[in-house]
Amino acid sequence: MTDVKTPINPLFLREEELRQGIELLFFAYRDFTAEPDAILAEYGYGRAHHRVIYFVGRNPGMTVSDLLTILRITKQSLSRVLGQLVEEGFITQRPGTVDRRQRLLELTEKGTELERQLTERQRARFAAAYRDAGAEAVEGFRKVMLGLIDEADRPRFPQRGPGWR
Amino acid sequence: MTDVKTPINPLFLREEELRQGIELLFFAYRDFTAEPDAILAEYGYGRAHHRVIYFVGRNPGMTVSDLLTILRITKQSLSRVLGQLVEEGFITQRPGTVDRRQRLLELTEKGTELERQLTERQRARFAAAYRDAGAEAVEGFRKVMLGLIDEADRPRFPQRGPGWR
DNA sequence: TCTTTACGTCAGTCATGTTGACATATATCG
DNA sequence: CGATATATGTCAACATGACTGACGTAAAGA
Repeated sequence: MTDVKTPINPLFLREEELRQGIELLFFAYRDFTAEPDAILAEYGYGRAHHRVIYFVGRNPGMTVSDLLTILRITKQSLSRVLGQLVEEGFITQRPGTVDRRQRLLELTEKGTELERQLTERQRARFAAAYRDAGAEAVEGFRKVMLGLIDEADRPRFPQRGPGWR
Repeated sequence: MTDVKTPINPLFLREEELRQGIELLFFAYRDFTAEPDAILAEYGYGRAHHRVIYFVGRNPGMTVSDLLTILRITKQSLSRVLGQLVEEGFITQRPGTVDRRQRLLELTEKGTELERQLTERQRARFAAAYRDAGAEAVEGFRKVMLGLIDEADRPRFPQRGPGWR
């Protein structure tokens, strides 16, 4: 059977390929978030808290505005989540030196520890997927994912120059 | 500067690569869902409705159990969403022929139309990303994404044999 | 017949998003 | 300096979509 040349409708193939992409994204995101969600639940937190902790950990000293731009939620939504994290000692705020209206955000030691615990599982998932797929596949993954992201946010992922790999 | 051999810490590179993966997934999912969300809001629906409509459209005649397994939510959560879609004429239920306890789900014509409208934007996004990235990158994307998905669900994405491409 | 399965429903709770209005401190511009 | 804009926060009300727990019905299967 494997040798039989089946008549192929290229439009059907394309449709199938696109739908598989949609589903890959759905399933990957579903499974990618499940493990941290379980940990967060122990703290009485949710996915929103993880996002805040993640991005503050990644960009120490970032402003509230920066965070709002990344998360694309309202300041009221962020406020509740961020307020809890500050109150419970995971994040600190300090006024900006150049613009004192700003509150620069940073993880505390406790926050760093939680961030590590949460993101560890996700890093492990990526590490396994990257390892199994190989370097070339990772480059392709990166290209396609960048193409899915709104153009405005692509510069967040700088080109890897000759120093890379 | 480009020729300068900078001392590279491979552990740092790996960490950076993994974090970029995490962020690519976050941003891609954020942008991938934004457009359909806006359309859904016009109907008073949310993302949960889209997921139901999508998977029923993709697997006509699927059971409620099938859907629960895919979505990984409780039957109570699904019930509300599915109930609305049935009531408002987007989905039909008919008893299974072999097992009459089952309710086999299908899109109505109206449901098919909404599905098309919603998924169209997402297909377009993938089509553009695939086109810009090239066939080889798409294959890499597929490999990495499959590696991110729980093993149990990987068989949902059958290998493309010699008939493909 | 008894048990399990597929599906549904009622009731309550929580996390996370929204809009709208208003407040305060600081920066910036004319 | 005074007016205006910006960064941030807060209160209130509401919607969505998840959850748990309990209970119910019809059909399948041992």
